[in-house]
Order: sequence, then structure tokens, then C-alpha cells
Amino acid sequence: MKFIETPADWPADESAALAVQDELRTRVVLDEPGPQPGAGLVTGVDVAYDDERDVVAAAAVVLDAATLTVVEEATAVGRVAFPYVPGLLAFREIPAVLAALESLTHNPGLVVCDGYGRAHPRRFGLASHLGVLTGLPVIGVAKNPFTFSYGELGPRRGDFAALRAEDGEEVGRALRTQDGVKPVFVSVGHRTTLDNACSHTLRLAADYRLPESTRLADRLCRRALAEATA
DNA sequence: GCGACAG
DNA sequence: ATCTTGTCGC
Repeated sequence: MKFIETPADWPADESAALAVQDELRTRVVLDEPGPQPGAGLVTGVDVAYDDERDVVAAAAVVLDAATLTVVEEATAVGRVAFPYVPGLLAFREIPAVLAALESLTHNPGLVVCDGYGRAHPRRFGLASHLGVLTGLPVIGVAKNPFTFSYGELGPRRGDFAALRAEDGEEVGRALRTQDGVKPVFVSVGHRTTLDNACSHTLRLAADYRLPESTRLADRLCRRALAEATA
């Protein structure tokens, strides 16, 4: 377990955070295919909060992409760095996630996080932000649609519908990972294509609606929070 | 101006 | 995210 250090220059308010997003968004790389689905390592990251006690816990779980076997786990705990503001989630989660990722001994490979990447009001959600700061390929898999809408999609695993911005651009996809179950919302963060992001998501969600990486990271950060709070 | 709104 | 019991279904 590692202690979370919030960067000294972390934005203190919403307008400062917006300025940071505006600057960093230009550094997102979208012309790389990214890791091949099913090969190498995939790392799930997640964060849990106890706002009452101002405590945050993050977890990073490294999986073998082919077998979905756990290769390594890391956690970090500390103080909450930013309030939850829709559109500024990254400022709340990233210091904790970075701390967890930094204590890993393995190269994370593809990082999978909760939330969005390009499917964001300013095209710079958590997955994009994390990607730019680490240089790693990152995708975002969210449980709920944000401000974007999507059309009807088939009922079977693998069926999907585009998540489109006002200008018609496809910023992500609503992807059905299990037959007859509510879809997840996939978008590119950094250094991957949307097609590959969806392929990875489907492979990781072999048995449940959510990717195994997120399920394991979620369990681990909750456990770390409980221990830190106890 | 008001509401909606990833985690 | 988090607060929380029972309950419907395989």
C-alpha cells in the first residue's frame, strides 16, 4: 500500500481544472491501434471514497489478457483531492490512480478505467487524462451514459450502437457485453482505437456485464478503503 | 434561469 | 461514489 501524494500544482477550483483540460487535451494520441486484444497485460483501476472521513483508496489490478489471471495488485490511500463535479471526474480520481499504478512492478499494458475518455463534454474524460499523464494506452468503460445519447442496439452480446456528439462524431459506443443486459459505454482514452477498445472490453467481460479488470479493481479498492477507515 | 450529469 | 432488505430468478 502506498500513500497518495496530490501534486502541488493540482487545480484548486473548477476554472483552474477547466484550463488544465483545455491544455492537456491537445496531447491525446488517437492514431495508434494500441495493444492487441487478448495479448499482453491489461490493468484495471478503480477508486472508492469515504467523503465523511475525507479518505480515498485506489486499486490497480494487472491481468494476463489471454487468461484473465491476476498477475499483480497494488493499492494506495490518501486524502480526497477534488470534489465530484460532472465533467471533472479526473481531478478527483487521478492522484489516487497514479499512486496505485506507480507502485506496480509490471508495465500495466492497456489500462481500463471506470468512466469516459473522448465521450466527454470537452472530449477529455478520465481515460484520456490518465493516458496523457502516464503515456499509457487507456480506454474508458462506463456503467451509465453521460450527456451523450445512443440509438437502439441489438439484444445480444457484441451488439452495439454509436454514442454520438452534437456534430455527429462517434465519440464512443454503447456495447452489450452480455445477452439481454444493459450495455456498457466504451470510449477511447489514449493511444487506442474505438474498435480495439470494444474488442478488449468484450474479451474482459466474458462472464459478467463489466470487465473483469474493473470488477477486481472495484473489490480491491473497497477492501483497501475499509482497512484504511477501520 | 433550470435541470441533467461518468464516479 | 455511497446509503441499504428483501427478493425475483437461474
